[in-house]
Amino acid sequence: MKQIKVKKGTILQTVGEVDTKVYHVKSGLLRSYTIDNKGKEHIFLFAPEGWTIADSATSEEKSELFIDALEDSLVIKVKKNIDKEKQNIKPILKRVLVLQKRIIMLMSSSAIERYNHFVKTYPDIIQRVPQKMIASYLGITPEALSKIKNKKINKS
Amino acid sequence: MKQIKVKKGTILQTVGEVDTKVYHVKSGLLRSYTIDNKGKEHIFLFAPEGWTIADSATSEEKSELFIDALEDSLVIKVKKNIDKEKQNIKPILKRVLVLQKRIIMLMSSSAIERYNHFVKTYPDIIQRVPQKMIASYLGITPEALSKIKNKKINKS
DNA sequence: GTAATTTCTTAATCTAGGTTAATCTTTGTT
DNA sequence: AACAAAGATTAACCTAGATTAAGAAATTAC
Repeated sequence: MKQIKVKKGTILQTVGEVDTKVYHVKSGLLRSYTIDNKGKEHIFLFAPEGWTIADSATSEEKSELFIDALEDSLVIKVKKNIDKEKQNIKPILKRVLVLQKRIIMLMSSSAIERYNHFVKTYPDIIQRVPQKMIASYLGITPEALSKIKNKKINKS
Repeated sequence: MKQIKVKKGTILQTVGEVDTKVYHVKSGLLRSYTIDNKGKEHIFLFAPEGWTIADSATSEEKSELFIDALEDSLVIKVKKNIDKEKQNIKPILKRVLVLQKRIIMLMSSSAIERYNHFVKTYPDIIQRVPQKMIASYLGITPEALSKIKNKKINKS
């Protein structure tokens, strides 16, 4: 468990790795993402200050996600601790809840609704990452996001 | 922690409940689902024998999911145990991994791809629930699923 | 400070999947 | 067996968002 400095653009984890770590962000911004078989990138999670980011694979399984730094960051690298040891379950359950909400969102809401929800939930992240990454997180193309934002402006 | 018998159709949990339980399925089949603001039902998870099903809300939060029985079932009702107590983390981590895969699927794959993946991953469930529930799990309409299945047959 | 690269926007066209509605099939009930 | 109710299929039409492409704006690099 050690604190490390990472420069913007540094890749901390790639797909296929085993014995992946958990990263707790002290400052800066990390993200996790996949690249599908069509070569398209899909952002799974943004992790700003105070957040924890990791692939959910157990220590023996291969990771499915890349993790990299979107800003110069200070992160604590934690070894995965699968054993019954007194691990804190609360943050894990919180993560499950976030994923649960995300799935429900993806299944039941339109792109506009998902965008509005994102803006409300993570207002700071909007300022810090390019639009195309927001689009990637929402599961739409940058072009579609551009269209949506325009409609919003004209409506109000 | 007690074993209970539930008849097909029994609702074990509704949206908005607090202090929800965890259900471990000994036999039969449960599911969790939401109803969105347009009145549409979205299946979140199927839980056949050996699976565990629950809302991810902590004991103080309101649940976001309904849980009911799709078949006569035998389930063990477990109290949620948020405290540091020696709770087994492995099944929770496994659930996180399933959710992670589901999100990646929803973002990067077409309905046909998601259907094929579902068939491969849960072949037994296909036989046990109506098509419209598979569609609901996949995030598409029953009509679209019907179309997809037809294309598959004609191709082979 | 200018070139080079990346990002954002706009517009035209295309397509997967949604909607509606009618018909057919299966399952359940008395 | 006969009816009712629930589920599945088909077809015509519609729409949200994808794709392609080209230009404008913003960042980054030298």
